[in-house]
Amino acid sequence: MNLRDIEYILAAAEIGSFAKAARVCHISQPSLSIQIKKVEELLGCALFIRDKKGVRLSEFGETVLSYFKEIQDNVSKIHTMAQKQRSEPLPTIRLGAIATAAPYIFPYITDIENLVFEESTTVELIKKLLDDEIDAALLALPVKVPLLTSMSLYKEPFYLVAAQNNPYAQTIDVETIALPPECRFLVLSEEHCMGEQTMSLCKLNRNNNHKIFKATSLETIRHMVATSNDITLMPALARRHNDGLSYYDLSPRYHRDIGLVYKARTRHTEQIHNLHAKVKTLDCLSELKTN
Amino acid sequence: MNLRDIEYILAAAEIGSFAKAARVCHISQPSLSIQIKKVEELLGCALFIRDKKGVRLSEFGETVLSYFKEIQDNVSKIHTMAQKQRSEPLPTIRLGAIATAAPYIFPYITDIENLVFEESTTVELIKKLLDDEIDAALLALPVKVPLLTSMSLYKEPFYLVAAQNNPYAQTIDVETIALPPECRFLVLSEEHCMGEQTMSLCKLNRNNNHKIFKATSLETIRHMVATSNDITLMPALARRHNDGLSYYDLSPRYHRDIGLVYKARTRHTEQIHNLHAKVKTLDCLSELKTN
DNA sequence: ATATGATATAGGTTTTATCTATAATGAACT
DNA sequence: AGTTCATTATAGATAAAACCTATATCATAT
Repeated sequence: MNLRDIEYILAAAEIGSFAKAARVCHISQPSLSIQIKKVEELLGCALFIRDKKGVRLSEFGETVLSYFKEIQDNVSKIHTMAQKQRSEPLPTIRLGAIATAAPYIFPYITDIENLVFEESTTVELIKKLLDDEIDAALLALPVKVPLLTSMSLYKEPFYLVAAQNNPYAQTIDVETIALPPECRFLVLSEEHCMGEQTMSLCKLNRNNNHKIFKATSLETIRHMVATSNDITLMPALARRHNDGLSYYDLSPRYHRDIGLVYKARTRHTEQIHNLHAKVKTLDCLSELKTN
Repeated sequence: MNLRDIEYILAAAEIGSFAKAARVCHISQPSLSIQIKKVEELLGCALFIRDKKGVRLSEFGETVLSYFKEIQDNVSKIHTMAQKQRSEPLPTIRLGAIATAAPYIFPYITDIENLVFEESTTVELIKKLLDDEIDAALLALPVKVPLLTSMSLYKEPFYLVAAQNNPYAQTIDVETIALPPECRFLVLSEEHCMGEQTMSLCKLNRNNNHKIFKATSLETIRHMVATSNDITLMPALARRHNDGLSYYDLSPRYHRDIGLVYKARTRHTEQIHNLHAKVKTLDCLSELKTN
């Protein structure tokens, strides 16, 4: 039985004529007659009493009419809700990201409607998530904060980066990252998680004695590395081709997991899931897939 | 949108998997997926959020789920009512008829289920209708009795009937029905409406002086006419072919209207209408159609 | 008689639903 | 890391349903 059949039945019941009801329903009279007959055969009971001068509901038809009406009511309710949903503009999603991820992701998702961007530090972003000042954030996982949920996006290798003409580059052991004294280890300031991670990595490798220079932007560091014998660590997405720098892949030993973090009970779950799916399938991440 | 689609949606919503829901609905997974997608396209809103490990309702899907459920509830109510209706045996219809109609109609409708017959006089039948001892009756119209309704069935010509070898037959004027004294006018006793009608016809034609013989059965009269010089009046359906009698058609001047009479507010309207339609299309009445 | 308006039927066409086979992806398990 | 098993999506072909036009039948009104 089709919902359209119910329209036919209700029209015929109200009008008392198959021919006129067919006109109202914009179909031919035989079509309407046949469809109604099929419903009657399905039910095994006649809904209408046919007469050469018209039709009227049978006793059974009278008793089930209200059910048909209620079905139609619910159908129109569904359509009304759908229309409302369609016409309602998507709420704006405020997406934050750490500085070492934002420039490599944001440019590729500017086509998503009602999405605004914000770049900040992990600490700040988590605070804003909790204060409902942003709806989601691209952060390095894990983020173990009550009320916050995360979905992993990609596993990003770290590269050791040096100028191609850096004479010490070939001597660096990528396991220990033991640097000759002529090299400084340029890292981001510690408010950036990337800087923090790098610092802990240095400590882990007992490179405390390295000369360390703290910058606030990967791009600054990139330029400094290119024009010196200094080295740095960069996430994979920061890699440029033909930029005079050498990249040594430290993965899988050294990497970070970037994920989408959001408040568990947000009203925007659906949009955030869409965003997650969208980011996850970005071309620029095709090499960094995680399960 | 098909009602089956709603089953698909509800199954998928409950189970959380298109593949499993398809199995439950006895269709293939692609069919279910496509049907649901079509509903979503129709509504312009996604009902489900697809995931590689299954599906779940979208926010919109959640809000309209109850409407879909209510539709399905009403559908099953309709089916329940239909089943009840089907399994309920048709109530018995008690059909009466006057003696001059019963033998020509009853034999052709014995195939109707739950129909019982009764032959009596007009007065008796009307009394039984009013007392709910019968549900409908074949009577000569008009029947103007409060509470009773009638539907015409056929217009039945009267024939003047004489033996083929009756020497006076050719001399009878069918307008005046003036009989030679050698002929008697055989009529049914007056409790039969046919007898009554015939008697009034005689009076109308000032044939009071005719010799009149009252019988209680048309068949008795038929035989008496065949073996005498007497004549009689018969309704068209009583005519036999090759029975040695001559029939002179008195219509349209003399005829009777037979109809189906029943109590206006009976519970059996539908069955009585069916009966009416059935009788009206009997082959033996094909020459006697009325509008 | 004739025309009008009603439902039913028949035959052919178009639209819709369905199936099978396959792709693409993620999760779980060696 | 590869394999298997689960999932949904897609494509092409087939089956089923809906629909239309033309026509039949009947009742009614002119």
